[in-house]
Amino acid sequence: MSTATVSRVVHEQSRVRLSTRQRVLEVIEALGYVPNSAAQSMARQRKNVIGLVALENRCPDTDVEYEALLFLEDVMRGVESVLSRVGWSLLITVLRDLEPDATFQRMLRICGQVDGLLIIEGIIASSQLALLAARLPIAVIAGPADEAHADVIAADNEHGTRALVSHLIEQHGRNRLYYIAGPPSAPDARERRRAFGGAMTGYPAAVPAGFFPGRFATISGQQAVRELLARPRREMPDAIVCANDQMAIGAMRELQSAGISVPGDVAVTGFDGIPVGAMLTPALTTVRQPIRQLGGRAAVRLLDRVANPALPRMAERLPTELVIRESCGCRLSARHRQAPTT
Amino acid sequence: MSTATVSRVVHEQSRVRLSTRQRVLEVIEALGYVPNSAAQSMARQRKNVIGLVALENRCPDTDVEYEALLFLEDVMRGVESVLSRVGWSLLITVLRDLEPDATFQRMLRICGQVDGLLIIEGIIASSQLALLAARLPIAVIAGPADEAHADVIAADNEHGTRALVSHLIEQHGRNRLYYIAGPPSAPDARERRRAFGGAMTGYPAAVPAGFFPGRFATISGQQAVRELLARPRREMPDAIVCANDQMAIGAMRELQSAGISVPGDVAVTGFDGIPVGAMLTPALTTVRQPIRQLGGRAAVRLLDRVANPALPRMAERLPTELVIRESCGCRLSARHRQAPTT
DNA sequence: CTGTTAGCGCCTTCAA
DNA sequence: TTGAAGGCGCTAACAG
Repeated sequence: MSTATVSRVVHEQSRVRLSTRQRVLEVIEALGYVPNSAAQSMARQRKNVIGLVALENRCPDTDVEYEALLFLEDVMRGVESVLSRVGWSLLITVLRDLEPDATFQRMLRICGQVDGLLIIEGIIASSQLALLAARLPIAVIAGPADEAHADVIAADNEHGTRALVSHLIEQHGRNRLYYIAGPPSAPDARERRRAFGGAMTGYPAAVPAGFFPGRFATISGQQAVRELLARPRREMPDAIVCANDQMAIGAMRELQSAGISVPGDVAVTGFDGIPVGAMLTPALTTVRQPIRQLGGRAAVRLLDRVANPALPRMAERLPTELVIRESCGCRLSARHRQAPTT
Repeated sequence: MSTATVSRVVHEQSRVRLSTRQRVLEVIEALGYVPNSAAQSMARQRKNVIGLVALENRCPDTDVEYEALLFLEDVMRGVESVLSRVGWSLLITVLRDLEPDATFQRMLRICGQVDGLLIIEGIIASSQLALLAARLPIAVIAGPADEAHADVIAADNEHGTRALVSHLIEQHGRNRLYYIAGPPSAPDARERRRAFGGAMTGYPAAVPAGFFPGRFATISGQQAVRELLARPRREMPDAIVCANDQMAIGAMRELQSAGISVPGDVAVTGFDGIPVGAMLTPALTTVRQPIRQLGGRAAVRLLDRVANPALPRMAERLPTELVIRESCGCRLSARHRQAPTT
């Protein structure tokens, strides 16, 4: 019995006599044979593995930050569910060292282990990305839409932010909006901030009441509010729009412990739609982005490109959704509170 | 220049003239050479990859369950940080189909791709585990301590549960304790339930007020409370101990929306120490288990065993910690509420 | 239908 | 200190 025949049986090819196939299967079972994936990869010149690279989000002044936690896992599940359908595997890397050079070396090494690379956020500079992209297909999740060297799958930050601002101004008559931004290094954060500015220009009666350079961490929200509290009372905004839910949570806590009512005195809104938002008091009004689908679509796109590297570059936007709860000033029914929108 | 020399340079071996090494490095840089990991694996007979297998936790009557989410990601980070230190990679698989046979086939295939396997919870039967363990080193995270065929790394459920029960009874004088259990398929759930029973026997004055067969999901907590509310009022317990935080959250919500005060009328406690617990009103008293360290220790142990398969089987317990907040009846200072224990 | 054969890219002896 | 050569386990092309 030749190895070629076994290979044919394993790969369900049809050109094998039924009785032969039967016999091979039996022996495989008896011996507990499992193909060596390294040898397969080598022979087929394809590893059937996709890499996912994320950033460890440590904040110097807090503990591990849980916002990044949720994002990565959800993305990962989206990716994994697509890959497992076609029998591909997922290789995870969490980058910790922030020296750009070490990071790049690390990613280079990963390139030798996978057929395609998924990158969360703009971890590396576009020029370095180009170098990697020359080697294998790459898709960036939550990256900048103008990335020239890779496919980009991102949420519609613009639309979500605008819907939120409109809601605060039109439904609740708020007109002094303060913005707590995310780190400029995150494309998402930049987009949301720009969208906030753009939305405000559509309402001459409302004025931006300043902004705080946050870092997507809970503590950023707290710091922003502390700074606000130190200013003259008349400068206090009547709404605080945050670039993500984590910071909104921090801001809300800090306001409440200073005796300021949310949303009575100040409305607070987030962005992301993390589950805990629904459990807060008041429940957080936010913009939900479809994190898992982000991962899923990115995986689909990447697989397409692995199959056909000549595909034109593409930037895909997934819709976001305004999730109105209580922290904007709306009131939820008791029924609603009981089974919160998740 | 022979490939052997290049190989020596890449692997930092010393038997290369400095000038030669220099030249090789330059060419590598210029060509952007990256070693093919499949070929390396094949030649060295080692892949330098560890697999992590987890269960997708879908509940039929809810949406995706977020409790499992957090657990997986945290474990994963613990594992990844250990692996990356030694240059190994992490292959993630999330099992979705629950037919035991398909699951086993899937795991068999993974065995061909990795040097060692990390399994979260008792996903597969011990007999099947034995088959896999004969092929490669395996460690089970949060598995049963008596698993004969693999190393087990788990939290000290016993101690944590006992501390909790003692606190409720001794500090708060509660004496009708109701238990909401996790699924018997989870070793963790079984241990916690057994520990609850054991702890109660130490307090003859306190009585178990019944239990509910939950499934670690938020909805389980809600269902348990609904059932409780349907019973005569005098049967109501004065404390509800839950096998995890998710169910405690569900229970607390349901109690509150029925107008029952927590912890005034009924105390509620959880287990896990997920971050959201600190943000609830009242903040959740719980037992924290060191999830990330669970992953880290499991990875260390697995690497050890890969290096030396003859190592004796080991069951390691990581300490849990009672986190006293408000839902047990204790009161936190305002200061404390502001910067919650995370 | 089935067997034979020639690599896939790298590492590791062994020889020079 | 370097080069040459064999082989890791599998697949694919070709021959029978």
